[in-house]
Amino acid sequence: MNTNFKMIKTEEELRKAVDSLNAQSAIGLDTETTELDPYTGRLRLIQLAAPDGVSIIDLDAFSNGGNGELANNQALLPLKRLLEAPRPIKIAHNAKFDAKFLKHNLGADLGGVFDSLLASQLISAGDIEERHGLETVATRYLNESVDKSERLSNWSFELSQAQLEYAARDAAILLPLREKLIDRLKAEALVKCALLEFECVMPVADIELAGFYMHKDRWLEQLAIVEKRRAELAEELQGILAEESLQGSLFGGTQRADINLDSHQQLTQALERLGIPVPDSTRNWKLQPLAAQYPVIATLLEYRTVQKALTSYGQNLIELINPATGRLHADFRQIGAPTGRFSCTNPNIQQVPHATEYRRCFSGYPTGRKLVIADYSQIELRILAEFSGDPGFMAAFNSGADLHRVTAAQVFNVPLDQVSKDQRDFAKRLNFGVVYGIGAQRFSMMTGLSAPEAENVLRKYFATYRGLDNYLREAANRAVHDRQARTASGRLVRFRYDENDRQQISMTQRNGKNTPIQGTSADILKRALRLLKDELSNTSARIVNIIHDEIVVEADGDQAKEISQKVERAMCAAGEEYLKTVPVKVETEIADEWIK
DNA sequence: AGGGCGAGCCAC
DNA sequence: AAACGTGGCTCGCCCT
Repeated sequence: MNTNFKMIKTEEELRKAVDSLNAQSAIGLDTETTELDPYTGRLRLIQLAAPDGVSIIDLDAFSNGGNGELANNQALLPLKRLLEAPRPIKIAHNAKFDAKFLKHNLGADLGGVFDSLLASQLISAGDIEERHGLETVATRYLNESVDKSERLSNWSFELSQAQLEYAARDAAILLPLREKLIDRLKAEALVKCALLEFECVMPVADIELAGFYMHKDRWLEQLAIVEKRRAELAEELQGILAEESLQGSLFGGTQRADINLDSHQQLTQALERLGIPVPDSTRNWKLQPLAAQYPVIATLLEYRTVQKALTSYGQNLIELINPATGRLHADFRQIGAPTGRFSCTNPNIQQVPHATEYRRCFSGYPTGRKLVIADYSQIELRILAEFSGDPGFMAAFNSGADLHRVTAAQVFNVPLDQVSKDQRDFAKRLNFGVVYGIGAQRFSMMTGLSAPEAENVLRKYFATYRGLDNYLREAANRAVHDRQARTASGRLVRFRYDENDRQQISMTQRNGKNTPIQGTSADILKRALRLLKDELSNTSARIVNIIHDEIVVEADGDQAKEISQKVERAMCAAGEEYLKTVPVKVETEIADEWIK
């Protein structure tokens, strides 16, 4: 590894450096910034590593102060072209971070990405114990230690020699690291999946830069209503549940010792004092059956709903609105789950309650901007149909019939047009349940059927869909035997279990059924993001949220119709790359607010 | 004080 | 015979 570096501070130096870098097949890329947020922080250094040394570009030398000037500085054009080109490949650890700053500051869309973080995650194959910081990954694959002590130092002013050496080393190490990671990706047959992930980096950076507009005042109004209701419910509950203190007050009455309504311990004790038979847990679905008999339980359940709304989706979200943009810029983890699904934090805008009171706070902005809301119709069940080749499932999808209705007709042995709402509802739960490897016990609890009835329905279900039964059995067995599973893109998930532990074995069986389905759904979404990037370039559209099988795009009102067609086209095309025998269906809507 | 963990509940 | 998968967030509780 060559950590020799030269500082680039003039147009001439930059041109020469870029000329030389352009001759490389791959270069290490790292940036140093004054903050973690591109809207409030400044891009200070760009380090580009080649075998003959590291070029450190000091952007303060190319700017007269303001951020906006960088993007217009003609001297940076060769650099911008280098970054955007598919070659040389840019190797970065968590490339999304650098990509956001490069886009915001230079207007450059990072092209030809190799992300050592994502590669490392893929190789770990879903082992959530393994860490993937550059330090850890470099040690794991190169036996080199990287000192990150300068990372959080101040990059705003004159830089020390130690800072520059750190900066150079971080970029230089990426070259040998990539070699090792490529070997491992090839050995594990993960190259195709890696390309899928790498091509997704820039779309995800774009989503985070775009942010999702949340109507602050509307949100606060909603919170005020909920807070008032919470106070009423809490008072009512304390009146019933609080203990009368033994100590009388000064004026003779008794004092009320309120309980903590959010403490399961105290709650259980209080309910027992009232003679209510408390189940083994105070979970909502366990308490639900008691609500009719005991009004206090009904009140408690409403309190919980309201309390949850207030704590999880309350003031905190307002505080996450970016002062520079007025929008929520959530943090998406591209490989958030072992299956390849995204996860999302600060805030998690994948879990905003479905109720319109909340969803209506999310809209296009400014006025005139619309939301295009597009989601895959029953994508996981279509994947299951494709994998299993079950004729019944395939026929339902190919005919365009209502799958749940068809299932109900077959399982309950009634003509299609005589399926009751209850029967269709059962069938729906059944269809979704099998994707997770549901058992009779859980199904009976979910539906209220007796255990024998539930078993009977499941037996009938799998007798109807023999192909499904066979496929799922085999998937479960394979997972236990191979201790791994793969998705359609080849993504690998390893399972660890103790052969003597029945629970762990059945867990592995369920994972074996679910992982290929959930993971392939994630593959398809990621492919769609890549295709969408091309479709949406040179339009007013920006992706503002992704929720596993849904993409939310914001666009100018006069382009919304055209954009929605592009979104649908890209999503279908992505699905069809993986599903060859089952049709892919995408439902799109154009709306002012995030309401379908 | 602050971290870890489980319970509970939101999304898909 | 068969305990439905993946996350994040907040709380209480327990620990150091």
